[in-house]
Amino acid sequence: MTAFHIAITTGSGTPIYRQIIDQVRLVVATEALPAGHAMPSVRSLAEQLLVNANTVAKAYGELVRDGVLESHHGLGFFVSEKRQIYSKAERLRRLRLAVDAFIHEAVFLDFTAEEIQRTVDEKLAELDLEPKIAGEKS
Amino acid sequence: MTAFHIAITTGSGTPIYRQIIDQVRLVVATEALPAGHAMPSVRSLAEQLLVNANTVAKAYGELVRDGVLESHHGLGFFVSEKRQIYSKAERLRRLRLAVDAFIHEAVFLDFTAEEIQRTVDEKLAELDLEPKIAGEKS
Amino acid sequence: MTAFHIAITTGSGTPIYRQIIDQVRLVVATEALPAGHAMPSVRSLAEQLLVNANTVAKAYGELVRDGVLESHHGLGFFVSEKRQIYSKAERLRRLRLAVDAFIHEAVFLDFTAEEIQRTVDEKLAELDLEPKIAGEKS
Amino acid sequence: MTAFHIAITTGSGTPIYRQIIDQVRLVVATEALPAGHAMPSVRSLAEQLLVNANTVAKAYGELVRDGVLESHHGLGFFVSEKRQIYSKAERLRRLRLAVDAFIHEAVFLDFTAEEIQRTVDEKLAELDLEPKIAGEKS
DNA sequence: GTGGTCTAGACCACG
DNA sequence: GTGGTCTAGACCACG
Repeated sequence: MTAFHIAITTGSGTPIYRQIIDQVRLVVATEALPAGHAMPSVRSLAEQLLVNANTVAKAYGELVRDGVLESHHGLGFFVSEKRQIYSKAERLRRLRLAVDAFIHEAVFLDFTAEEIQRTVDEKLAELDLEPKIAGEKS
Repeated sequence: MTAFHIAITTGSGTPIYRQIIDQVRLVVATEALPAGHAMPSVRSLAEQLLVNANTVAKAYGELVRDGVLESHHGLGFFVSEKRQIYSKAERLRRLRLAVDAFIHEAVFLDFTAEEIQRTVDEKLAELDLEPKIAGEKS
Repeated sequence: MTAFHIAITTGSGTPIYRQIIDQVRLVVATEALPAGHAMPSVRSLAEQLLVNANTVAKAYGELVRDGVLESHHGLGFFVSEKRQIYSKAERLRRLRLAVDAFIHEAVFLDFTAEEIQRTVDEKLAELDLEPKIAGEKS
Repeated sequence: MTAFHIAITTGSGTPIYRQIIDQVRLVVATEALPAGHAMPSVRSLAEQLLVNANTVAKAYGELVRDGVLESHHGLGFFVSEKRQIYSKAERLRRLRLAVDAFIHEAVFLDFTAEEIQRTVDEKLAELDLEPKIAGEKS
């Protein structure tokens, strides 16, 4: 309940509320928090992260709009039933925005196409998104 | 003059000058353009791409500010001798942050590992250009 | 360009930012503002409505997330290409939330089922959502 | 005792006490329950609905605060003689605001007039209850 | 000039 | 206690 390990980096260019959103999504997904699980209150998370409560509220609010959390007035925020709220076209649009931003940054950092592909493959393997089919070599 | 193969897509949402920057960076990163190599002149590249010369100048200018190119008055633009603003470690750190953000968004959008890889490959193919520069006049 | 007639009522229970959202949606739809049409800047609309700029920014931000507007940094907000970003299931979920809230209020006001239905029918006729098929009587 | 037909749906997201309130209001609004008419006792309604007596007490309490019911110590709850907090004009004004908000949201979600009407009808049918109260013991 | 983020703090509603 | 809204004002990035 108390262990909500979110680390905020200031001055990284990534807004604090985005970092909160990303890490809450990740915690909910990887820790497999069940639907209905209580989130830390806005004020308590703000205290823990040493940021303003408005910033946490903004992050939670976007997580609600994305269908990750739901808010119950007077009670707090809770993990919501997993559901995909966007249309296929919208999901593709967002995937393209994300890949554009990523490739942009990678190219800016002077990585080659091969290096970029390898990094993506490694990250995917690390997340074990597609479990290996038994019988495939290593 | 025609040998610098940059593919411009209009109406894709990405500004033309950004497309030029990305593709110059990519070709420089892949060593197809070694340090000290001359770039096509602003006017010739603009003619080739059928865009305004100011657009190319803006792209070159930003590449100069980023340390990728150097401008030599009366001679033109050249691949910078001493570019490499970030240390290897810093580049890797930022690449990992970028790939994390991208993969998390893609997974959040319910795309599979195969779909993610395909999208990356397509984006890279779209940016890619012929790796050799032939007969560039100083 | 200057004529953006949005009326804010304070103390009505409806938050200001929601009133802005609803009225911008309405103006965009009924005035048929074309994609790419410029919106009043955050600061100018805030001045006009005598509200804080943050409140307008919040409203515009949600309109962006709903696909109604898009923001171009340094330039302002613009009407975006009309598109439906939500999945069928999500659209239904939102319709049910909306009908629940509406019926709730109507029942609270002691209107009967017949009165409620009549009001809905009148409003739909007023908007002329489904244009009459030629040959139907009046 | 069993004659007060209220349909409770669990797991619909709407709290039970709210469902009770809405349905009592509806039956009062449709004149099926005239002013001065006795309500089922808290305990009997709780038994009938298979819910906790506190839940019914909470619903009745709110209806008293809203001027719909009156509590007479030792006798029970009765439909209020002089309810009608809002003037006719005020009720209509608020109904119009509510229907506007609802229709705008539904249209924004790309539903047709038929779909909107059907949803309203379904919701009303879901709330509806048998219009007569038979043999209620004081 | 434009939007974007964040803070500090007030005040409200729900319970 | 909980979340929700709003203000005033600072500071940043894009152009």
